[in-house]
Amino acid sequence: MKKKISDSSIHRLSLYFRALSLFEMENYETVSSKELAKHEKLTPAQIRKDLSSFGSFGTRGLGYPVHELKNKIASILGIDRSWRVALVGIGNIGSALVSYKEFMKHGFQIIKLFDNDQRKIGSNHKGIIVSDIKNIQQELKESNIQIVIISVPATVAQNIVDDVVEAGVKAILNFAPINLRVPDDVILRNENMSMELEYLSFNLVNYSQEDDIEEV
Amino acid sequence: MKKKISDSSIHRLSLYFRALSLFEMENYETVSSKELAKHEKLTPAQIRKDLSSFGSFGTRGLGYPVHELKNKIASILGIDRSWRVALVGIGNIGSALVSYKEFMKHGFQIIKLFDNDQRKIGSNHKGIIVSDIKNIQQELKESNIQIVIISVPATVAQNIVDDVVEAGVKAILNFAPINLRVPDDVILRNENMSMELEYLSFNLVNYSQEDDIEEV
DNA sequence: CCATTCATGTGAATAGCTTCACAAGTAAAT
DNA sequence: ATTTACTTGTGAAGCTATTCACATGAATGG
Repeated sequence: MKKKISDSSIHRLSLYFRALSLFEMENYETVSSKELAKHEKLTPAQIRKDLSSFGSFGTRGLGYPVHELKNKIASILGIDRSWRVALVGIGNIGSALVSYKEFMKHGFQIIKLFDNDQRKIGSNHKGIIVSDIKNIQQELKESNIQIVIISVPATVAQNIVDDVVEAGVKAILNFAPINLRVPDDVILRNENMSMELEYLSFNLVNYSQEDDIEEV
Repeated sequence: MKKKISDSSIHRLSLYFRALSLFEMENYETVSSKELAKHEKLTPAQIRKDLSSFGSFGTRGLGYPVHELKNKIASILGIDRSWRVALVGIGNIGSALVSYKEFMKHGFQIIKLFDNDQRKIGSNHKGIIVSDIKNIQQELKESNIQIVIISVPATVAQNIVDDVVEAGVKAILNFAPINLRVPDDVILRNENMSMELEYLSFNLVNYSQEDDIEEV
C-alpha cells in the first residue's frame, strides 16, 4: 500500500524543485537540508521527512546532490514530461495564462483553447486557434487532453466541467470562484486569487502592530 | 490574549462568505452548518468550530442567519471596507489582475499601477495611468497604499519588495515564482499558479486508477 | 589513523487540526 | 403542555503533521 503524501508535502516538493533549480544555476554540487530550509523558510527536519518518504537521496555529512535530486523531484511531481493542457475561457485571466511562461517551463503545454464568444472563436492566441466550446468533448478527446484549466465565469463553470469530465479528463484546475462537483476519480484544484488577498486583509485587521499593545 | 486563528481556518472563512452570498441571493433566511458543509464539501463540525472562535452567531435548532453571518464574516475578514491596492508589473498576469472583478467585489481597489517599461509608463489601464517604478516609494506613500500586488519577473521581485517595505506597506501578494524576504511585521503571501498544476501532475502520475490495481 | 565536523534518516515526542458526541436550546406540531 | 425534530457550541478524543533528538555514516585535517 502506497503511503499517502499530504497536500502540503506535495506543495513543498514544488518549492524544493524551484530552489534546486536555482542552486543548480549557481553551480552547487550538493545542498544540505539546512541550506534548503533557509532558502525556503522551512525547517531542515521537514525537508528531510518530506524527501525520505520517496527514498534516500542524500549523503550523510554532505547533503543532497543538487542536479540528481532536482531530477528525482521532477520525476516524482511528474514534471519531467510534457502534459497536454486545454484552457477554457479566453477572458482576462485565460488570456494571461496562455502566455504564462512558468506553465511551459514545467511541462504544461496549453495546446487547445475554448470559448463560447463568436468574436473569439477562430481567433489566434499564441499560435492556437480558439475552438467553439460546443465541440469541447470531441476536441478534448481528439487532442488527448490530460489537464483542463477553467477560467470562465462562475455561472457557467459547472456545465463546462461536466462536459470535461464526460470527455474523460481526470485533472482540472479551476479559476472560477465556485465549488465545482466532480466524480471521485477526477482531481479538482481551485485557484482562488481573492482568497489570498482576503488572508492579507484579515491579518491587517486582526493582527496589525497597533492591536498587539492592547493584548493581555 | 487573542486566540491564534489557523491559516486554513481563515481560508475557509472566505469560502463561507462566498457560500453565504449565494444563499443570500437565493433568499435563504437561515442556513445550517450541515447545509453549508454540503455546499463547500466540508464537515458541519468544522464550520461550527471555525465560526465559534469568533463568537456565537447561530441559533440552536435553526441554524445561522444568512445575511447577518455574511456581514459578520465580511467584518472578520476585513472585506467590509475598501482597501487601497497597488499593482507592480503590467505584464500578462498584471494586466489580467487589473481587470479582475473578484478583487473589486471584495473591496480590493487597485488604484496605482507601476512598471519599468517606458512603453507602458504613462499608458492607461482601466482608467489608471501607469507610473514609473522609480517613483514607487513616494507614490505609494502619497496614495496611502495598504496592499501591493507583485507581478514582475522573479529576478527583479526582491528589489521591488524592498522598496515597497521601505515605503511602509505591510501586506504583499506575490505572483513571482520566488521566495521573497520581508521583515516580520510585513505579511507576505505567495500565489503560485504552477504549484496547483504540479499538484495535479503529481496525482495523475502517482494515484491514477491504473496504479490502484497494483497496490498490495 | 584518529578525532572532529557535518548532515542524513527516522523513531519518538510534540503540537496542531479535525471530528466526535452530547448537553442545551429552539421551533413546530399535536 | 408535551413530544418530536433540529441544530448549535464545545470539551474530549482522534488523527495528522511537524519538530526533536540521536544513532549512523561520510569527509576532512592533522
